[in-house]
Amino acid sequence: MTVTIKDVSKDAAVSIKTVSRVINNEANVAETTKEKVLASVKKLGFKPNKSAQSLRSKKSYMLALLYDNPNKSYLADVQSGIFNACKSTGYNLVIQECDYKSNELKTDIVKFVEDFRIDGLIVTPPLSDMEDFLQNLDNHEIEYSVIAPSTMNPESLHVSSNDYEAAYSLTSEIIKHGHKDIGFIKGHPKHSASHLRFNGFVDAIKNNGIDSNEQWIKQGNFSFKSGFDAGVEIFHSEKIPTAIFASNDSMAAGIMKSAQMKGLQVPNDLSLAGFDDSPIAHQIWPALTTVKQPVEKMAAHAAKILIAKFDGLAEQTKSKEFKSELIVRESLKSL
Amino acid sequence: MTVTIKDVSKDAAVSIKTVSRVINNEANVAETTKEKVLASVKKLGFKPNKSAQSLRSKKSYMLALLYDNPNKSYLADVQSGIFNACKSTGYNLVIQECDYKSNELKTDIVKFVEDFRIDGLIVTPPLSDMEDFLQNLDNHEIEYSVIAPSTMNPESLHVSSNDYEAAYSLTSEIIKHGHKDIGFIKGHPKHSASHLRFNGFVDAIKNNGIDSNEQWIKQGNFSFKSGFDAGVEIFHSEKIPTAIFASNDSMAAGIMKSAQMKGLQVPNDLSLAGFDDSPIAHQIWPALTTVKQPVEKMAAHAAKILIAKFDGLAEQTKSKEFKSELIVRESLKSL
DNA sequence: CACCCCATTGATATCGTTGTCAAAGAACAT
DNA sequence: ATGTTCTTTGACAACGATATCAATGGGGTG
Repeated sequence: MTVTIKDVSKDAAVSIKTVSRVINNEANVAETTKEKVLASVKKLGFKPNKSAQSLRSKKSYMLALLYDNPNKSYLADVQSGIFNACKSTGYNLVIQECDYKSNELKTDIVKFVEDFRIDGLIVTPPLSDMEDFLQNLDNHEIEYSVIAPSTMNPESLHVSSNDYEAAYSLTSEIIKHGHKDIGFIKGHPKHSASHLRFNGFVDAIKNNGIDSNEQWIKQGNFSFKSGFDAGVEIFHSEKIPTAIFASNDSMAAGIMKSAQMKGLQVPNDLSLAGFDDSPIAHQIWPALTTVKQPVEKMAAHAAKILIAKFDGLAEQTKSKEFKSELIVRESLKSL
Repeated sequence: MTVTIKDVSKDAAVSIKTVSRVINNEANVAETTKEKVLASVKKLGFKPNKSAQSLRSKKSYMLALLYDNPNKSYLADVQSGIFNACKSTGYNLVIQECDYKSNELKTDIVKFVEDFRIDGLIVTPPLSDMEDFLQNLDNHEIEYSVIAPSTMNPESLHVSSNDYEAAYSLTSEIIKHGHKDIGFIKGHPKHSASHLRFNGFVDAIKNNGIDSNEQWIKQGNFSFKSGFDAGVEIFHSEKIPTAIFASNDSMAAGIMKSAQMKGLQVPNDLSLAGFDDSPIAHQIWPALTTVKQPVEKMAAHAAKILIAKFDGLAEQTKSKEFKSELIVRESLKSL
């Protein structure tokens, strides 16, 4: 029933090897032959059998996404990007949830890759920030592409975003609105993005001649609750800031809750900014001023460069930094 | 390097076919032989090569998840459930985004299944509610398992939740809090869950001798904006309800925004309830009273019964209804 | 013209499983 | 003892691609 390479070879009156050459874009096939074969492929609706290709070529055509991140919206975006990138290439994606704190993580993942014959990994934060983990992959000659790593090893494939600049410009925006008393909630300390965003904030207020108040700088972990707790603490201070910049939207939402419980109105009594533009950012009121990263595009690119490497097209697609977009909404008000 | 069935057959001193029989749990293998083979499998760490199995047996060991649902949290939960169910069975999952409004959907999906040699589909709302779509799958002898279908065809595999009962009991809970003026926001009309929830609501207020006010019953589509718009309309009425039950959390959040913009305090001036227990439900303030469905478990079960059918174990795992859980939070207050 | 080289093509082996079918032996009935 | 049936086992083909390596032929060189 299904069309095989044999049928195509008969129809095009060439050997199966030649058909194979054409569909794999190998060199040294005469232009006329190539056209003849492609015509037959189209005419018969031939699709190479993945299992047979995989068996013979010892590639699984499977990528795996490693993640340990409770943010479902982020995960969904990453997946969506990878799937889109895979669609045209014939690769598939498996999702592997990890525990970055586990001692066996390194060996578990190596075993996973070997058991399932995974061709390559796409590694997301915070795993992307664990250098010994990545080093271990190198040692086992496992291919991978990293999303938002802490150190940009020029050897390894990665995509990054301009967290520092985005945090800098968001902070500048807050300052432009007349704020001088600005709080900051740090993200999860194991995520490099946390430090980049904090550094962007610190540099922006410094360069604008503003003093930072240690009391208004709290450690969070990207969770709603950590934002809420930080808010409670801050609002206990004698003097409270006129604006707070939280390292992500969930924490900003947490702050908003603690503010509202304290009777503070956002943005009249307190301006607020988040990061990520997750769904919550516009589903709360007032909607959050935030930064939108092109997560889907980044993930797609991470997949593309990995696949390009398998296909020996490494030169075409390289590691890349993506630009984020500032989104100003009602939660930020001029003083 | 890798261990093959041949290595095992040598080690166990039997033919490769016998090893194959053992790893596939076929009948008519002597108990002693079986043990011998299993010992060798374990000793050598043999894992059957999926590509070879797939090539020879003409199964792809791939399931596909069909969805057309903007709710990322729902999608993430469904996926997570399916992945967990697949993990132990050797099946893999591909995700396929669909457009339920497309005219070519039916043929596109059949083509997709054939091109990728997908073994079976897991169909989510609203696709699960399109009977002609499912009928078309039947016609093409494509296997599938349906999550929350509108009509429970006893022939086909499905998992469902008790939307009607849950909506009934949530409404009863609102009434118990002393509310008599209750609004309702309907969900997307193409989702059967919308009607089930609405019917549960209607029956609950009827059985409690409460009149419904048509002005407070609005059509939404599960989106934040549709909830917001419905809220704006309702709050334009001469008399406004003391409580509103929205068919999902996003719309409830939309209502909350419109209420707050109107100067109405939740829950003092207005009680609010949602449905789904999505992340937003507890990330806004006040947190939403809602209903939590065991989405992940449902999806896992949908995958399990599908795989069981492939393996001829259809009797073991059957279609099933799951119970939802009422979660009462601050957005609901006694009058 | 003879030679070599390189681009192009094909015959056949091979990947690691499962399917087919037949053989061997045990168990049972006659 | 013989025939019949059933259980258990194995030899070998087959799945549909890619890899190897040799054959072919056109073009350039001396």
